[in-house]
Amino acid sequence: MAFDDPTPPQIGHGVAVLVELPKHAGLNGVLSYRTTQPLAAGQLLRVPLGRRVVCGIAWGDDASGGAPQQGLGAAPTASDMAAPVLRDVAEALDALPPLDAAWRDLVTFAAAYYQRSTGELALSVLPADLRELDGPALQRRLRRLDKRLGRTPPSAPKKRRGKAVPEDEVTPDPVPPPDIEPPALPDLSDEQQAVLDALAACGAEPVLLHGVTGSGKTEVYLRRVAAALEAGRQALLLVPEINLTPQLEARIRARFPGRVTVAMHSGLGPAERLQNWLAAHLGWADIVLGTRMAVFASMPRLGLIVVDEEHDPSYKQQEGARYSARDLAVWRARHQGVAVILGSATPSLETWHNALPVPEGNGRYRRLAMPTRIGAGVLPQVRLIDLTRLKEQFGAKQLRDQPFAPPLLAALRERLDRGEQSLVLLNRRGYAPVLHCTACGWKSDCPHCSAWRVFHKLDRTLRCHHCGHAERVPRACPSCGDPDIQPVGRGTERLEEQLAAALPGARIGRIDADTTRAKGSLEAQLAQVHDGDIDVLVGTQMVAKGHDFRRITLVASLQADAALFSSDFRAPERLFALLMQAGGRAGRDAAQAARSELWIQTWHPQHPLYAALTAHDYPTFAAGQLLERQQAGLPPFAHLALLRCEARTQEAAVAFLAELARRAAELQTQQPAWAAILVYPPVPPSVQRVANVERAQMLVESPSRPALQRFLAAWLPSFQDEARQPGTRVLRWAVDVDPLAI
DNA sequence: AGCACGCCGACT
DNA sequence: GTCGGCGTGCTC
Repeated sequence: MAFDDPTPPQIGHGVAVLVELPKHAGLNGVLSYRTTQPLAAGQLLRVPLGRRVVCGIAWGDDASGGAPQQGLGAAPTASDMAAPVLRDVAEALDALPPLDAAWRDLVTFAAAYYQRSTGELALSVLPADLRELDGPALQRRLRRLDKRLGRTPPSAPKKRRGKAVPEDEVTPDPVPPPDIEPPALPDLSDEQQAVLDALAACGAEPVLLHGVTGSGKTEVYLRRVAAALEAGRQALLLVPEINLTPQLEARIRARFPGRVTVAMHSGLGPAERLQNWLAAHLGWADIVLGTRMAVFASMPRLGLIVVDEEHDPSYKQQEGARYSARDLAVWRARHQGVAVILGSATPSLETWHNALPVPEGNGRYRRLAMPTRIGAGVLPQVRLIDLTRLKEQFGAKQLRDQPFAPPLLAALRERLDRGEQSLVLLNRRGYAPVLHCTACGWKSDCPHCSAWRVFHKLDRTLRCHHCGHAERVPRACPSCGDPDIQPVGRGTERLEEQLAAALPGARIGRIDADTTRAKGSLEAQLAQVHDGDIDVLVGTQMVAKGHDFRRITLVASLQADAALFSSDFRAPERLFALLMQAGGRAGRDAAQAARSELWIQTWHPQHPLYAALTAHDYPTFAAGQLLERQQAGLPPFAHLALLRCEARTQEAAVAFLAELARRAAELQTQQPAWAAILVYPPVPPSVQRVANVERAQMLVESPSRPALQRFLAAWLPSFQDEARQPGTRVLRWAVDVDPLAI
């Protein structure tokens, strides 16, 4: 510290400790404590904080030489001179090895990149139970884990509790190779073999594995996992959704008997979550399979990261620290010098751009392609139905009452007659998105949000999908009393009803967020489909992901067009991925592949997206999109950050962001390197009010990622307490770096 | 973020 | 007379 005030000499020495404090506490979550024994960086601790004792992480020696660290920019005051004495570390959880340097670097980077405090981020990615345990409780959990994994015979004394070792010399013992008969391996296609040869040769360079649905990407992953395990390393596999982990987990366990595989996702209970985390951290787990949170798993022997379906938006955390697990996976792999495979049939444009060679792309990743479906399966034939012609032919009313083109209906009937299954996609749940009074024009708006309440016919409710507000459907218009209130538009419930009317005798099923609310009900309903109890399945996009429906030979998408003209610049990319993925559901049985079809009803059949889809030509689609992005100054050619603000009034939210913008302009005049950064005026988001909270947002765009990073780091911290000043009626504000949607 | 302290309304 | 609303303020 700059003042040479005589701090009273202290026994022991200071240690910097990470605690769970948010950034607006002004301390980046680092506090100083006193300790009598040296503590390795990464060591888990219990430390007193206010009236509580909380979990902390030793973060190196105290840089300030024992004096408490002050908040950023805090002026020296009399209380500085008083130099409060540091409090003692309550306990070191030394039954656990410290979190290693690679892990600490990862959370340090992630916190800085996504503009959160290091303490908040580091602690929030540890299992909740771990943050609450003291030494004895931890010992009990460790014994339970020992028993579960059969690591030690019950009678044998443990010999793992070493004295604190200098942490970077900690090298956990690889698990002895399993002495269990390995299962027979499936034969590899030439394509798979070629990709595996290339992967074996390309070391730690990030790889995009661009493989169509059914080309056998998973087998490639498993071979690389096997290679990592044989080298004594751990493998980390990321998947987008919890739904997809049980299938893959079973396949991995069968493939690697004797190896330890653990799952990490939000569906696990707190106890199991801790056990699995401990198993990974101690190096006992060989394979970690999880959703985005698993990118932060502590893995001392990490040797491979796989990000399956890397384009999937679920990899972006949408609250708190808004990190991209895919991007962090690439950073982590690069930082640790391990291989990372990003797999997708429809890569994100960012990844695709990184994988294209210069000059089309930037050549940062190696691109490996698997364009062929295994077992001679061909991709489904794409059929476009021109709704404009249909309307001319049949009239608007007919179209509304029975929303299937006659040829599509005939195709559905044909499947029915042959005992095959069909999947109809509609990305809107409920019966109708809005109710409308024909007499006075009233619509079913939500009293708390700027959105319509959706009509759910089955439980006779009007429900707001934003705030959850639900009411019984009124018999008459609440505004004028007229009994003639009509559903407008169509959701999955209505589609189910219309299909039942159009296909008498067909067994119609529906899967969406409403039918799968109960735990395990998705699995049960999928099983029904697999067992052939359903002829036509209606669903939202949740059914398009990852599930194999071997007997489905027709997939239809009824209302895809919205994405073509959406203000969300990623909408076309998502639509293309969804339709490719949905089409991939069909015809995975070679015998049926020949007659499997993907039907799309559209008002714009000439749109280039559909042309590329018809040709199953992702590269052409991507090239077109990249050109548009470049012309519009959008990612991956520009880098974005989105500032969001919530307040009681729209004026307050906008005023707060405007003040931020004013300070940004000041900063930009001081620093020429930031002149190219654009700070757009604050605007309301598409849904401006949710649960009576007004929201505003402001876009920041920069041609250079490092410049954006430095700019945000200089700009935002000066605002940490702006929102708390009296008169600023701001509830919350936050920045979203690399937002998915603007 | 927690979790305090701190001043003003309807209950045992 | 207390329980409890959430408005400021601090945490080494």
